[in-house]
Amino acid sequence: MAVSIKDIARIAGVSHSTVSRALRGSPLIPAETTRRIRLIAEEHGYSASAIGRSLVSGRTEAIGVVVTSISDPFNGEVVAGLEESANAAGYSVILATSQAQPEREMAVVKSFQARRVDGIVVASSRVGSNYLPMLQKLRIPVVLLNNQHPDEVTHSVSIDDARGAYEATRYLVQLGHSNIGFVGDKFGLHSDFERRKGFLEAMREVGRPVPDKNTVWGDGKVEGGYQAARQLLLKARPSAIFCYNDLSAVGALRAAEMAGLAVPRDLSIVGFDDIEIASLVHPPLTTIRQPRRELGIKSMELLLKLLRGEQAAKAMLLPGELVVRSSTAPPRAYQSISAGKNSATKS
Amino acid sequence: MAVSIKDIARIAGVSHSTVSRALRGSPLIPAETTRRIRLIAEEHGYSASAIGRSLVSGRTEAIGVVVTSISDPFNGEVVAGLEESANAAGYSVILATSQAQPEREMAVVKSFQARRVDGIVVASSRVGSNYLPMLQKLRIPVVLLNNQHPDEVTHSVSIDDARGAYEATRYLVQLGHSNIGFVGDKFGLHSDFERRKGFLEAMREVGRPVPDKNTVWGDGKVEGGYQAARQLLLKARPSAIFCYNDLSAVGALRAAEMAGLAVPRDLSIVGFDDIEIASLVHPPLTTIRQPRRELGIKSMELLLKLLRGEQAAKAMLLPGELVVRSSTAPPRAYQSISAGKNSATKS
DNA sequence: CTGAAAGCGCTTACAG
DNA sequence: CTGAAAGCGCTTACAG
Repeated sequence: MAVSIKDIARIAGVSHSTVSRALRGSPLIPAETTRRIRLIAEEHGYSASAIGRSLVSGRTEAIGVVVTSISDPFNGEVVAGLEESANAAGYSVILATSQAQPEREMAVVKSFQARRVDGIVVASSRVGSNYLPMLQKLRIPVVLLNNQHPDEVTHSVSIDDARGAYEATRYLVQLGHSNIGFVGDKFGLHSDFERRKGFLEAMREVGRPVPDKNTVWGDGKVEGGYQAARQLLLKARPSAIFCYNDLSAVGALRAAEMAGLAVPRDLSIVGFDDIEIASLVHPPLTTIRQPRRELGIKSMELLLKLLRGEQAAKAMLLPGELVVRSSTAPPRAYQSISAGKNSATKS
Repeated sequence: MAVSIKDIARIAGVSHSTVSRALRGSPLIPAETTRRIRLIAEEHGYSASAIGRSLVSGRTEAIGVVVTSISDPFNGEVVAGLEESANAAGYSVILATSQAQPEREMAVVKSFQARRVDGIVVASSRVGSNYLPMLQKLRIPVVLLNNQHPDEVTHSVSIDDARGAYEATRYLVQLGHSNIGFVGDKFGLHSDFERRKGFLEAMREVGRPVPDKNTVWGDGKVEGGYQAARQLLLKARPSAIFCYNDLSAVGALRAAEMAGLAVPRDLSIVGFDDIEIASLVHPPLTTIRQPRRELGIKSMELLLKLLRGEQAAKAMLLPGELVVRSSTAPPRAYQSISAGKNSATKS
């Protein structure tokens, strides 16, 4: 075992109480004694055990963080924000993965509980407030980040999905589009619902209720987006598609290519998230940027507030930002409409 | 504070020793008593404190993991592999960030030490074995992943940089290239050195020693790669460029575009890593794939072996894999050489 | 100023 | 089978 406070006490010829005080800088101990003890501790590579300290303080200075997957670059940025502000406040981050499985999420939270973390952040929770009663018994504050099972009980920080989708749709409408398709995410739960809501609302506002055949669901990944967009192109022939996320949008891009449609000339495509690849695909995607790092930072700050016993907002919604790139343009529809008129004239 | 073993003991009307035994499934306790105690514990939401247990066991079942940055997608995959195998073995991962700063890396390792983690993995270490003496005193096993300060003391798992670079270069040579440029990474330390070594070796083997003007350094990112490649194109006019990593290669791609060179017709470009964007840029990059997740898995497996007190290889080198996409082709050099001859004839 | 004592939540050898 | 005791590494109120 590592060198303990007792070892230092023996070497310094004092009691371990005195060592503890000296190391913590207690004003009770004269400067000279403190100096001497610290020197000895240093020499012997002493490092105070957080375990021992935790046992008496009742705090671990550790925060448990659950994400669905770490290899997902979206989460990488979120975790970076979480780690950054936890670290700045002197907390360590214990990171675990839920694989988007509610049971694993529960298991992970239980292990955090056993480790007596001071607080927990769950990103993209699939469980939501179901385990709250359990945690409330232990008084472990929890913050849900982009929660997929919203409620009014837990503290949460989320992207404003509905507003982002609304703005993306408004932008398409302003470009002149009216027949717009929606590629959702069948696993997207709450965020799928909210983004669709924002989309539908924007369309309703301009008197363009969306027919059923204009909404279709992928899986939030490229392949599912491709399949969904393909269907959409066959059935609804939209001049623009608003996609649940960038990965779906990349799939839609491929579907357009396969169908011989040029983006944005023949078809406009908008994504959501602004992950790295959004700006790297061809053409670069117009999308709604999620402030990923900020989501992490704000969540951790909220949690730290709770740990300090301060009052904090129950739910915090961060706005996304429309990033216009090259996958969107006015529709050719005008031309085909006028072409239509011409032919109407002719007939 | 949370409900403790004593609380359960009081409620069950037994000593806390008996509760501990029942909970741990000691054969000393009769089945009925065990059942009853467990039921009570369950009812009261009891969760054994890992802190208390650690204090007596001397183990925390926690592994400290240091990466330079979590938002870097390369590390995301590595951490995913680390977390996956740690978790499978019942260990938690404490994650921290070095920001590629040696001092921060040291600080992080010290905090891990204070937390008494059972082992440590440091990815892309900037410190290397310098803190080993300190850790050896504490007997905390350390595994360095893609270490940037190699030595023979520590256990390590790394990509075989030299071999990957060698193979990438051989591939270009086989395509017919002979004037090949190298875009290095001035911060790349060991891996820059090794990749350049593999590159030079492959060139030497085919009797094409590389003139100084053919090697130039970026910063491992897009911007630096762009600047470096621009210089290279001006001074050495190579028909192919082997880049330190994919980000540099993306920069080189831009430099080619700015110079009016078509890739791969006028210029072949090869990257290293195979991060996501490698396949998404235009044209998709030929590159050497690093088995990122596997680097994480192997590192953690090595560490777990050490924790079990088993013998393990000091240094493990994982091979990369050449992934041929569309940024490479035979050189036009043949043609320009003949063009050169023509003009020579003219003059 | 300093030490002995108690206690945080556990585990386990020891005694019965 | 079961409990009292000791101890893991700390902190801190208490007594001197």
